[in-house]
Amino acid sequence: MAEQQVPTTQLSERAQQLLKLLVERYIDDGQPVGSRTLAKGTGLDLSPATIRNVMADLEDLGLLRSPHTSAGRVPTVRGYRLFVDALMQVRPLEEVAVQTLRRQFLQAQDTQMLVKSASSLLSGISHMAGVVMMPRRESVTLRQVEFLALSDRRVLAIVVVNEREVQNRIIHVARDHTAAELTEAANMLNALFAGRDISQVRAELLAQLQRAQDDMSEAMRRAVEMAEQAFGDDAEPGDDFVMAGQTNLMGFSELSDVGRLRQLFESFTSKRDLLDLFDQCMRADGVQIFIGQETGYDVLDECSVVTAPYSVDGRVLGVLGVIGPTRMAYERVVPLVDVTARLLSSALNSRT
Amino acid sequence: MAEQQVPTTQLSERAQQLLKLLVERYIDDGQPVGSRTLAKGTGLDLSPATIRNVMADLEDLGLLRSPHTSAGRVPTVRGYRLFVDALMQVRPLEEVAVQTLRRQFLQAQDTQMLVKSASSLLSGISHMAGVVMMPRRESVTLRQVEFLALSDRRVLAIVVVNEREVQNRIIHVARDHTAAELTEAANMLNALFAGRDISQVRAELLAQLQRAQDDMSEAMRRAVEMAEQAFGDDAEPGDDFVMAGQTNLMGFSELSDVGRLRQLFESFTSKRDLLDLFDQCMRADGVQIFIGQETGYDVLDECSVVTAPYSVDGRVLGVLGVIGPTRMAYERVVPLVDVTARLLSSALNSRT
DNA sequence: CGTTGGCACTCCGATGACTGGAGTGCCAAC
DNA sequence: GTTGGCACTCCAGTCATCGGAGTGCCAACG
Repeated sequence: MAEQQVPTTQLSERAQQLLKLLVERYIDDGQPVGSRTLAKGTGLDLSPATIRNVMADLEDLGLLRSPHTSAGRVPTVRGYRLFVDALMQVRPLEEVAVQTLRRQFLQAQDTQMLVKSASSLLSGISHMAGVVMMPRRESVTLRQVEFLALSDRRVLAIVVVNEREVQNRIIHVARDHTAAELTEAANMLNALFAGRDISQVRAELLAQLQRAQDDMSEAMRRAVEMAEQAFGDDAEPGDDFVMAGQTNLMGFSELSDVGRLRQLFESFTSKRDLLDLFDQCMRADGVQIFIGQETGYDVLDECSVVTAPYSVDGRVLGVLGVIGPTRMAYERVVPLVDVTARLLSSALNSRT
Repeated sequence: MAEQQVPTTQLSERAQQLLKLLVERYIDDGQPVGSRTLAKGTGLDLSPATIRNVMADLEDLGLLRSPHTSAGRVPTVRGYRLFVDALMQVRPLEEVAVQTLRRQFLQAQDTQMLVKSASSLLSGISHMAGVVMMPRRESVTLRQVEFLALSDRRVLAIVVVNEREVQNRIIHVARDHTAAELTEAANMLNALFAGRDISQVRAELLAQLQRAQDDMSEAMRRAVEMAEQAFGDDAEPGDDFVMAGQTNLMGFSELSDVGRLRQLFESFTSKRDLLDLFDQCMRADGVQIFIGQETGYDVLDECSVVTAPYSVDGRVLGVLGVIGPTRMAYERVVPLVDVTARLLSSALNSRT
């Protein structure tokens, strides 16, 4: 892992160009590339023999390898790495794709839909799998709370936060309350807490509860108790990212082994590995590429992940990306992920 | 399809018993069953030659077939059909599984969780894929509506229906309203419509809108207009069933072809075919089995689907089931699906 | 010194022959 | 009706063969 990097300066101009050509070629048709093939595809007028010498050098540097003695060469992880870092020239996303993205994002009604659109667009345009993390809401501002009596000592709590998000949960109370009592409790809480951050609210509630309960009114105590439940931890684990186009991955020959495929899909359903990986990307800004084992997760062997964070007001709220075989068209995926992240950011921005 | 059925009466006692043994054997280890193997496994003391004669008869009747000349025999769809209809003896679900089901259903907080539990339990216990349709809500009773002002001429409408379900949507209004105006509108609507069926409400709203608008107050007109949007069609297509354990299907050798697997998974994401199939099962009561092509959907070739409807107060609300390879242990899956449907029914019942 | 043609070598993958095993179908005998 | 026997079929695995593709190395050339 910690082997020395291969700076471009170590490589002759020609070696770089040949590596670039080889990677592009291999990405195109998935066959190991031989010296003859490469000799033809390049503008440089070189004989296969010369090319072979260069390729041998590149192999010594760990940028290429041959599957076996008499096959062509394929890029190693380091080869891909050098390619995406220094050689690849991204080509801008087709205008039509940009338009599609814009259009779909405009149509989305709420965050949920926006995220779904984003992931299915990522997968649709790239023909691979698209993933979008649900936006983290670091500041959750309480707007309003309402209580509604259900039967059996249960109360429906409706909590409105952040302009337009509604959470509702059922809480249990010691005895049935009248509608008036519930309204009163809600009014008290709204007066006290509306407009404030939910984590503050929680802290304050805890403090209230620990204080001697005698010096507050019956109604107040009731309200606090209900609020305690209503504002409880709202982490929704297992619903942390949205994925689309997994089935696209079944089309790739490098994933034709059903066992491997199964592991991959299981890691998608468990969501854990991917979330870990994506969390790491929150810090980096701009597109990030993980090639093969660079991801650090065995199940993602032979796969690459291209990610970009999206943000509102400069604060990163989440990460989106594309998952596909290592042999993917990076120069097209990178701008796709980049643009999608930007558009998603601005779509989230525009809605206050 | 419309060939004559094979009533059990056409078959000798012995032929039936042999068919049963063969199917069981084949389900067990997936290898075509030969006459010798079958001769040993049965209590009947018969020579392989005799068995061969019977098997030839069964093949003539279209209940068995040989993959090739010198392999054993495997059941055809009709063979399976006869097996599940007349020969199979279901063995009751293990008590431990029943307990697990009970426990999980008790823990579930809301319908959504209940359905998720059900599908993942189905898949977990059967080691195949579990599917549960979201319960149809035929009577949607309006309980309460609230409006909350957002910026930019948008209003958040919170609609509480059926005791504990909350829908919220954003509606657009001609001009910004004060909180008081919104509360007034909500109060009016609640007074008029609370406790009534949502489809009635919709119809009435339409009538109100078409009536000459002069004879109602400004406030009333506003309320009606907002309600019209708030109570709009609430079909949530694409979210109609919950599935778990798809990856289990990748373990079966009959689905080892990636292409087929892909089609299958794509039909899961599109949800259409399965929904069609499940809709058909709403009418039948009790467990229903579709074997191979009986499903009528090509993608489900080599697969069987075992379903059962679940209901509340005698009204069928949905269907659940298990999807797996044709070669599945029907005598264990059938009771599993049966019991799960019953337990889900009663779980839904118990929560008013 | 870099570049090139030539040549021996390696390895894969497809093809075909062969073989053992499993199972059938049929027939004659009980 | 049941059974043993026997010829036959077919699959699946093994092995040898062979052409193609590509390499590595070397000697020659500018």
